[in-house]
Amino acid sequence: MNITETEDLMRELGRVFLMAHRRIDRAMTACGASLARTKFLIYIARHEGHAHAAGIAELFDLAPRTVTEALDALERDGLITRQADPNDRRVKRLTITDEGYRAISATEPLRHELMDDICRYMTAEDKAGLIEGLRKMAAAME
Amino acid sequence: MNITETEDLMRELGRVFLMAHRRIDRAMTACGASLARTKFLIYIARHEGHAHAAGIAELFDLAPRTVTEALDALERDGLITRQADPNDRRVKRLTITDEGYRAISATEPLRHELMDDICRYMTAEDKAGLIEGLRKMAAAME
DNA sequence: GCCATATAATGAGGTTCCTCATGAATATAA
DNA sequence: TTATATTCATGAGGAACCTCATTATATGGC
Repeated sequence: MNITETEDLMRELGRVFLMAHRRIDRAMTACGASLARTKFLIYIARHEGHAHAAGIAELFDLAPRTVTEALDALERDGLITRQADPNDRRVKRLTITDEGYRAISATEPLRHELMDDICRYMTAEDKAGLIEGLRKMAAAME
Repeated sequence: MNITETEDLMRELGRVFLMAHRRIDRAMTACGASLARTKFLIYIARHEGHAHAAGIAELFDLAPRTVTEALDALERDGLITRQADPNDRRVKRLTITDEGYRAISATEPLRHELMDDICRYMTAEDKAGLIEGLRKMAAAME
């Protein structure tokens, strides 16, 4: 029935996402920076000099409070620094440290390797089909 | 290129899962019991009389500690009770209370409604294809 | 029967997310 | 120009996950 299929799909979606996320996150954490931290670092590196918390919250669809907290941890561990923005005294500018760059370069290749491994049984058409299906689900939620 | 497609797929998978999960979880929480709590309750209801923490950890692939903590919260809120098992004094038997049943019946229909809504643009073939693709990913991780 | 090993639950402590409330600074409108 | 609204970051507190260590109990090999 339709109901069962929907339920199977949702269950499978959760199961696969969680498996993949845990696998990648564990390996990366053991190697310098978790998935969550790495995505922040990459953003800050790309926006060199004018990255700020609100932009991260917006892009990754996170609550502002979540971002503040994650940045606290990154700053504590010496991967980023925060400075006051002279143009707008509400915002704090984020910059990545050498240690932060090291964390990115240590974990980036690993991340791709693991993603490729997870997708190793899939053809290009499989992937394209999957992406299309996922986009239909996303469309229903926007 | 292949690399980009893999990366797109993984990104889309995470985005869609998180969107769906948050949407369903928020609605259910507002209505009596979160997604995480409901799945525990359903398990306990189905295994009436001989549900225990290790079984939950096994089925949902969670760390035992996570289960203990979730059960603490369910017990605190009066949705379940824990009793010593006379046959094996290591285990605690779980039973669901009337309040627990109420939480399930309040949130179950809502959950299905939301899942159907999220899948509303997808045909049965779309869903089957998606499930198949997800299973290929799961297979690569087992 | 006794001991090594396995299993059940939990203590301690950490991460990544959330909501709701607050303080400070800026932008807008009357 | 003063009042109002918006935006930025964060305090307070909580949920759902994790690892590693610990205690109590069972169990299988000798």
